[in-house]
Amino acid sequence: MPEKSKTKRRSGCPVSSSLEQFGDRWSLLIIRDMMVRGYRTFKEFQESGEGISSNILADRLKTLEAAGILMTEPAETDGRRMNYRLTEKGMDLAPVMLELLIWGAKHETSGPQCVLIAQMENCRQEILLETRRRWLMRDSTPLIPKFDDTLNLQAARGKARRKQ
Amino acid sequence: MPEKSKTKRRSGCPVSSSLEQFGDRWSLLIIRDMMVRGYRTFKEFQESGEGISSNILADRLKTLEAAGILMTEPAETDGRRMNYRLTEKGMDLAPVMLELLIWGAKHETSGPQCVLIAQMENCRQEILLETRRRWLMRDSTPLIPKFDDTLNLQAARGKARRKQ
DNA sequence: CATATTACTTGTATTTCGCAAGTAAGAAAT
DNA sequence: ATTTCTTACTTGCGAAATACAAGTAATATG
Repeated sequence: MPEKSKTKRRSGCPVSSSLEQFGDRWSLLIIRDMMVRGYRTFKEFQESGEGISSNILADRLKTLEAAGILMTEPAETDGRRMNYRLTEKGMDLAPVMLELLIWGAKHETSGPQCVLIAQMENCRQEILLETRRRWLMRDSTPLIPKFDDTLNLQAARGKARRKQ
Repeated sequence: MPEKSKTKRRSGCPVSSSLEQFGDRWSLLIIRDMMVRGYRTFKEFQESGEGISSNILADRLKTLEAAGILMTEPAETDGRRMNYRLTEKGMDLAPVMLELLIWGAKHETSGPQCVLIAQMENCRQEILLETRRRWLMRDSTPLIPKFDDTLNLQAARGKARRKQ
């Protein structure tokens, strides 16, 4: 099992300490799954299409929990199931995630979604508000589904407006 | 030397493809050094206080160049020296970097700078404009110096206003 | 010309990762 | 009630990436 050695690298810079908490190849993908796809269980993360192995997934979930970015709660409907949920601190990563999404969509032409996502640049606030609303209400409808599916931003906007 | 195997993980998601390009422990720190500290040479990156080893640094610089995020130009003043410079694509990471900085400053109380950086939240556009200005003019004055030094945002704002 | 500096490369030990398989606890099916 | 399935992991091992130390080639400096 990978220990939490991590070869201390505290430079004191906020960017550096941010990256110490989620700056590996998997953490941000897990956070994306929770934030924009509404995933909550181990199995969903495993099947998210990125191909993370179960030992690494388990380790990252533990690390992110220790960092206070997510928390666990056993599902009341099913005793085996654990629900993972972002904390406030984790949700504060929404702007980072959105900018990553926008950058990726702008510089990769990997699919029709990218055009749509690029348009997100013009409604950042709206999207962030909607993301937060879903988190608060434990609404796990994906904002952006797995892939190739359609964005449901139209629905999102409707809901957000109604809420305000 | 580490080959560019990277175990292909193309999920098609823009976040995922973004992370494939700079989602390791070092790349974003190098980009930070270029973007906000004005570093341009191998040696400066090496001495940035994070403790990156030279083989990894060389590899990351090569990878980031291959990804079109930065470019190299031999310094005309000194034949040994290589200057690394962000491309447009690399500069487009400025919003990501800024959000990372804001998040880190908000959730780590690692120094007096954090208070100041947290205030950046209120002038995102201004900072992004100033960062871009410096890039365009090849002005390598650090926006945020190494650490413990003072922010020079006041100066930055002055210049930005004058420029407009 | 001797020494220093810069940008690397090379070699090796250590760490982390990916993959396959296994396990424990709870749920569902017969 | 007992077998089977599902979920969330853990274990072991080979492969890959990383850190650390040292070395090198091309300039530059004294």
